[in-house]
Amino acid sequence: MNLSKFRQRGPFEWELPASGRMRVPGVIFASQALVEAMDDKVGEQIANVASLPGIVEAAYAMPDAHWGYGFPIGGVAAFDAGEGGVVSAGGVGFDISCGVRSLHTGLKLADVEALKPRLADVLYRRIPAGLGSTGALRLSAREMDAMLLGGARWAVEAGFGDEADLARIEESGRMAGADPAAVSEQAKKRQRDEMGTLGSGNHYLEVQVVDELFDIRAARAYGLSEGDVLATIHCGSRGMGHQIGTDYLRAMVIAAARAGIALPDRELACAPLDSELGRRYLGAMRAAINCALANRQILTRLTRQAFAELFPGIRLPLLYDVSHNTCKEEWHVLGGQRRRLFVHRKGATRAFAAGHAELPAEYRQVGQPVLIGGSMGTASWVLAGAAGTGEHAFASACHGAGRAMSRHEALRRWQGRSVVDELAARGILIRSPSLRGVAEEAPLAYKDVGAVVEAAERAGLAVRVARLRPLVCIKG
DNA sequence: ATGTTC
Repeated sequence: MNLSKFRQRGPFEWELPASGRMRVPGVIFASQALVEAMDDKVGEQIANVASLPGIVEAAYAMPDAHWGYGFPIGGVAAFDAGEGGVVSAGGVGFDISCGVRSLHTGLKLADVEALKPRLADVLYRRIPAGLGSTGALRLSAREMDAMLLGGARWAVEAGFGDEADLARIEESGRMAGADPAAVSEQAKKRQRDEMGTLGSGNHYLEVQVVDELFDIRAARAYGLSEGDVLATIHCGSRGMGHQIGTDYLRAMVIAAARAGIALPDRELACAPLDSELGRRYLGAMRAAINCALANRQILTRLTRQAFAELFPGIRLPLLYDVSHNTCKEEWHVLGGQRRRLFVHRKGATRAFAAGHAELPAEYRQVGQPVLIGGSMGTASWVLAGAAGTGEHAFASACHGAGRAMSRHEALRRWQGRSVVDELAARGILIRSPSLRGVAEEAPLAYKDVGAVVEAAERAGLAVRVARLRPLVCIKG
């Protein structure tokens, strides 16, 4: 990134002052090395987002940011409905409510080390993975609507988990305001057979060990000790989210023109929050959030069954479940005023600071668990919402390592087979239906996740709690 | 991310 137009606010904060059509500045939270390595398109995209009607404070990019559809991935932007604010399908992304859920296994490294190959095989057999994969469930129209309204709560009531799971999920497992009638028949049809499936791309199920603790107090609150084994699921709303994104993007291109919104980029298509289309999109997007929460709940059940094959009687309670592709209505204080905002987080994790009323009581003293999925074969991280430093970017943090190159470039550089073999030699077992997918997800196709989370911490977005090392990865 | 181009 050419930084000549940027002003450095602090060692980990870079401001692109408002100019031209920008209504607010753009701000990137990153180290100098990370921001210099970012594509110039990230700067162009935050400038474009900053020009949208009703945006407040700034258009933000997290340290893992990279070029995306309209909005950068790793982007955060909040809008005020009372000031003509908009909602944008491209600001949420196509994989609506893609997110990360971590489960405690109660096992230690020594318990699983010798069983790793069997664990990998059992998980791979039970977890449907890959493009177009289908699950054991076939939802009727009535069940589909109940799922879209109920999210993980619907899944728990259908036998896919325990009541206790719900307290460890954002929104207590059920996003309010979902409108199944705003979801097209096509979107429902695509999802009918896909509940309880991992999908493809960067989605995975990983068995991990807590390698090192960085914040003992928060680790204790989260129930983490060195040597603990976790199971982590990274996936989203499958075909449904993608179809909703496609449907509404098309409608928003027309609606934006009709509302007289000049779009700097067609991919920023949006609708006023205070409009019929804006309300319908929010209803459909919230239904897709519930779809993703239900999907991760069903995958949790499959994961528990797989572990129980090797460890009879085992329980896998939730650590937490975060969604990192959403638009959520939240209250934030701006210039001393409490305001109701619609916060788009696209490849960005909500990161409530300590004391937030929506956090489970046992986490309230240390802040929200922020689950960071690393790239395949590299570390993942648990962070805590910005305790002590105050919230930034509407209480948001990074979501992963962030791609450092395109899938195309990764395919040119690596072969899936050798990536699998090299990771196996390091004790990391990969199981995937797609060697091509594995090549696209090669560890070096991503930024250094350690540098990303360090920048997130030093920018004040979140605090590092624990680093996790992968043992087994079921790759979609 | 994605029935990888209705």
